[in-house]
Amino acid sequence: MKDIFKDLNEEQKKAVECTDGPVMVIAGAGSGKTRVLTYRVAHLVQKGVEPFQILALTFTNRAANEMKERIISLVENQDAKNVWMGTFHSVFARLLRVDGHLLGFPSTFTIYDNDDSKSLLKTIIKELGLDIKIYNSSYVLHRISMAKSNLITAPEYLEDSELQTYDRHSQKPQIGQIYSIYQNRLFKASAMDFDDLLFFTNVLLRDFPDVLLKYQNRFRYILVDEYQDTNYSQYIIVKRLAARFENLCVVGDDAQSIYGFRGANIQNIFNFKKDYPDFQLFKLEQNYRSTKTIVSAANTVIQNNKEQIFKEIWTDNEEGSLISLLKAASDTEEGILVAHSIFENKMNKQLENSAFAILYRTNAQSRSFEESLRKLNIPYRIYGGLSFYRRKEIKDLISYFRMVVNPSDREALLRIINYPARGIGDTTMEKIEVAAGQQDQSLWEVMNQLHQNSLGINSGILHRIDDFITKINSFRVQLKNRNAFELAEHIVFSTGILKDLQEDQTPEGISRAENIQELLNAIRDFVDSPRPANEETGELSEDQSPRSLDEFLGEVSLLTDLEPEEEKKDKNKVTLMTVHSAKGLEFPYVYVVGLEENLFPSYLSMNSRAELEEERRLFYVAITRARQKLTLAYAMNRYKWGNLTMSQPSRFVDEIDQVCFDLPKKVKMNPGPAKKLTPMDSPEKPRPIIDTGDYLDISSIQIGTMVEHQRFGKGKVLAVEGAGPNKKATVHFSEAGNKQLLLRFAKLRIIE
DNA sequence: AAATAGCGCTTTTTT
DNA sequence: AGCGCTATTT
Repeated sequence: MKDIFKDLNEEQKKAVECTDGPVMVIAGAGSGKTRVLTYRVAHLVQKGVEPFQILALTFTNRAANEMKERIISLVENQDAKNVWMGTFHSVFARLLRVDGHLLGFPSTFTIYDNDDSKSLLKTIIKELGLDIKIYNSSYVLHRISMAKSNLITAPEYLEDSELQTYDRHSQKPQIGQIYSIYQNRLFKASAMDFDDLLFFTNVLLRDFPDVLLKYQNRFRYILVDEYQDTNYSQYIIVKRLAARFENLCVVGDDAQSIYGFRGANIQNIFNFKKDYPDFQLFKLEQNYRSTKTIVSAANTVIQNNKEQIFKEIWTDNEEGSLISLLKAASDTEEGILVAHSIFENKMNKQLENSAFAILYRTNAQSRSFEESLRKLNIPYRIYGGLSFYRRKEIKDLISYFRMVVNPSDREALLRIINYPARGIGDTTMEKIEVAAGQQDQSLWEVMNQLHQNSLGINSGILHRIDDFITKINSFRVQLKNRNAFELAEHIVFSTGILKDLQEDQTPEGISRAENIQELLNAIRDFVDSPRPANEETGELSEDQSPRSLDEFLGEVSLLTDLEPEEEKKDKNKVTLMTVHSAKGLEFPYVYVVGLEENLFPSYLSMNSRAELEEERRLFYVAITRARQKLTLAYAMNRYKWGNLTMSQPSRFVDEIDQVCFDLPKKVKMNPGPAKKLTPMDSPEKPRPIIDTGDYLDISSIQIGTMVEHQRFGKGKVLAVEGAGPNKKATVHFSEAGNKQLLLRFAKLRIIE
């Protein structure tokens, strides 16, 4: 057996050894927090605790994967992979798939992401006749999310005078009603949003004592990472699960709490003392990551916050180089200064690109750095922005998968009912929506009953709806006899999604087709990988059947990112990301940029001390990412929403002790003239309108007529339907494929 | 039905 | 500036 204690300092060792009873570890930045967590799990396994009796909850999938890998390499025991490790959401989604039927949810329930939630909210808001601009769907979702995170149901929301007063005050008194309808619709669609996963776990554990007991007995040892970022709902889940054995270890750092804006509650750290008076507290105060200069700068900054648990971070590391401050005239120049600095350091010190990170407050800031890095031929990778699974083409394909698994899924249905275009438009779907609302049924159910009640939809469209239903049902049949990859590939081809994307030969279009391919690759990997441990026993699955599409969907709906094959090969790139996404990471050279008042700290966080302190913690997180060298940058002028605005250096820069800084050398650099239009770029000439007057006489069209369209070129009429001004034709164009055209508008020419 | 032109709004983000 | 949604055009 490996002696795991030799890698730990005294305090870390104590935190690892103290396995029984409630434990809180307050771990400063760079103090080996992850190390303690992983070694603690390893120690438990070495002591003989069954891996499936250990539950380790993290905040991100990345953290979970990282920890899992480390533990497996640490414990020379393959059973270690049976430790229940994952995000709150993924672990409890799994639990709800097993026991959610007690609450009326099928095991195949769909998980709605924020886009799905917002689109559902939007229809509800419209149905209520409310102004979509006043009832902004993001805002409404945020309010509902806050309520759910605090375990407030819709009826409770409607009765809570404080919430009602608040909503009336902000001119949105109907949020409670929206919440109520929203919840109803989710249930009808057999769907849960992200907050529901935690909310309904709480309901399950509260109302079904035998279920609670089952999981209390299973999870004898519970560990929670990033405890400062948990919300009330998560706190209660943990409290319930740990109530029987109280072998609970939470690890966190109040100084790194940066998710208050979405409901994280630092109070959970203080509540710990009340809930478990006999708890053991360990403080990790030695920083192993950064130089003395960086640690001392971070300490002086965070001292400006009033609300914090006292601790003193120190380090044995060398003094290190001083902090540089780059003052730029403009955002463009800021990009140039940073890129040149990276180039210089890279050359002088022979460093890898991956040694550098540029951290900013908002995603929109990345552009000037991208441009300058590109000019110097320095490869970089931007994190954040739209993640893989939120891209349109991916969501479209996954919506087909979702329909196969759960046809009640309203949002999935609406996405794909007319994609690729099959001539079922908004008007038709509105009729179906109205009927569904009246009959309290899902859209799918209404569509399946159109033979009895056509809702005034004409026969051509009814036929196409039938085709759609038949298609989805044929996929459903194959769920059990084809593996996930085979079925997914079949769906991609038989729906014509790939064909549709391949018609678009713009760079964006090509990249979309590649993304579909990338998703198929991921599904192939999924099929080739073994099943996880059995939910009930924790033992490895004996089920040797191929992994199916519903299994894939169950795993994928909580993932945000997929690393494309090429990224896996070439990791030697400069990292560009927001400070938020940099939490938990470290880099030898870190550039924290855009340090201006109203940007960092953000103008939206200037109203209260609490918000400003969160910004300061964010800055604290930013500077403590650096191992060796920290560089700060700001611009005197910056383009904000299209116009140039002057700015002042951030107060956070002043909060760092002057002695930590490099001599402020004045760097002069010409950012170069902005790109001007050259005579060659003169605006495109307006296209002459071709009007031969020889357009199609609507009455003369019939199946087989050859026609020409201004944009689509030559084509053959396949079908005609409707009458008078609403007459429509389906035309097959040799270049553009099948199109439905309203003849009143489409300027077709007969080309017999 | 499908394409396009114009209007308005802009944090942070993971699940 | 840049994206998403609505209104308008074809």
